[in-house]
Amino acid sequence: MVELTPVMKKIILHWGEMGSSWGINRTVAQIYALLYLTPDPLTADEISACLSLARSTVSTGLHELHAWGLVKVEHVLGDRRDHFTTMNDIWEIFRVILDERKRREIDPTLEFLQESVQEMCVQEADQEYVEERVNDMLEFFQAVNAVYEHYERIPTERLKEIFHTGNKFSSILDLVARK
Amino acid sequence: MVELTPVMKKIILHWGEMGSSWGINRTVAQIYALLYLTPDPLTADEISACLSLARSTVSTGLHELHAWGLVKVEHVLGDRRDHFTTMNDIWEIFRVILDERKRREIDPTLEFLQESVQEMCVQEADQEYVEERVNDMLEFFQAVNAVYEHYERIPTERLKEIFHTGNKFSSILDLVARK
DNA sequence: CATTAATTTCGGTATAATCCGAAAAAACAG
DNA sequence: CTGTTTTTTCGGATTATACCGAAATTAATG
Repeated sequence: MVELTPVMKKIILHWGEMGSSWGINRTVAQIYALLYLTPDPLTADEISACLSLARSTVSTGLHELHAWGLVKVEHVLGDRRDHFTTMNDIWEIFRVILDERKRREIDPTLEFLQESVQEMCVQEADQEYVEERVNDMLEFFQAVNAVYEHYERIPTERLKEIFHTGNKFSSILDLVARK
Repeated sequence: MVELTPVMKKIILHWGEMGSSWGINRTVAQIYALLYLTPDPLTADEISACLSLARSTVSTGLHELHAWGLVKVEHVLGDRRDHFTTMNDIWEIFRVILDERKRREIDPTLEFLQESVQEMCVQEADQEYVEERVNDMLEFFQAVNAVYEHYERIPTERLKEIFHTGNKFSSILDLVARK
């Protein structure tokens, strides 16, 4: 049985709260936190006991995490239960979360705005002002999208390096920031 | 009375949906979208009629938007009602939203992780593994925080320039990305 | 194939968020 | 001060979401 230290408990709870504001449901986030903090793979039953969650809730949660690519299933010889682990590199984790958020929030809006602009061109019924505002929005989302696509190409290891070797990234941003 | 074109309706609805996934409630986001698309200031009653929302819901929504600094109140001579407008620069808008999200999601977590690390040093009860994971998290959030603070200092106008003048920002990121 | 273990599905309940509308409060005019 | 317009507050209804637990399904063992 897995015993949680007070710090672990606090982190799991905090992570749960944060999760909800990131669009991940509380229990899923808690399951994730537990796996993140535990070196050895856990079975669904262990998770269930540890977090006082219904067995079925854990099952659904693990399923969701799996779909996100955030957990791996492992097997132990002589044990037919599934054992779950997670990537323990937090940079990778947030890359996955960012990806998902982009897919759900940026991409559809970008598509939608493009359609809207098209539609306005055809119909002519809309005021000039609206057209301007919508074009602004489209431009903005395209910019965000472009930044994301560039960030996406930087390997995680490289990102870490950039931050650790002094403030290379910071100084580059400074350079850009200054006129 | 304000008449909504089909495109405007669609945008307001879409914006409402997006809003919820950004942690802004649907109606508040809709009110915002309406103001964004409308050149002239609107009264709460007009908004209420336009979006088929209860007058009180509009009042609360406007209050919230005001707290975020996203709407301005204007007055018309001989009319004692409040008239509401919004900044119409979408870059500024998202700066405000990002600020808020950071304040609610990054800052508390950063603080929490710092406390956790402290606590673990004192108690010694936690496993080495947990300590490592928490340190990783802290490091990551510090990095995110640093990036944000640098971005924050770049004036909006400068940001726009960077994107519009070719792909200056992109090429800088490319530079960083390459070994 | 039958039995047991493990997992998933699903309907219902609890909880929380959203929104409404009546009533109170505030602001203004005469 | 009284009556009218505008805004806000607040309790409750509605809706959506999260979670549980029983039952069904799937997988493995002998």
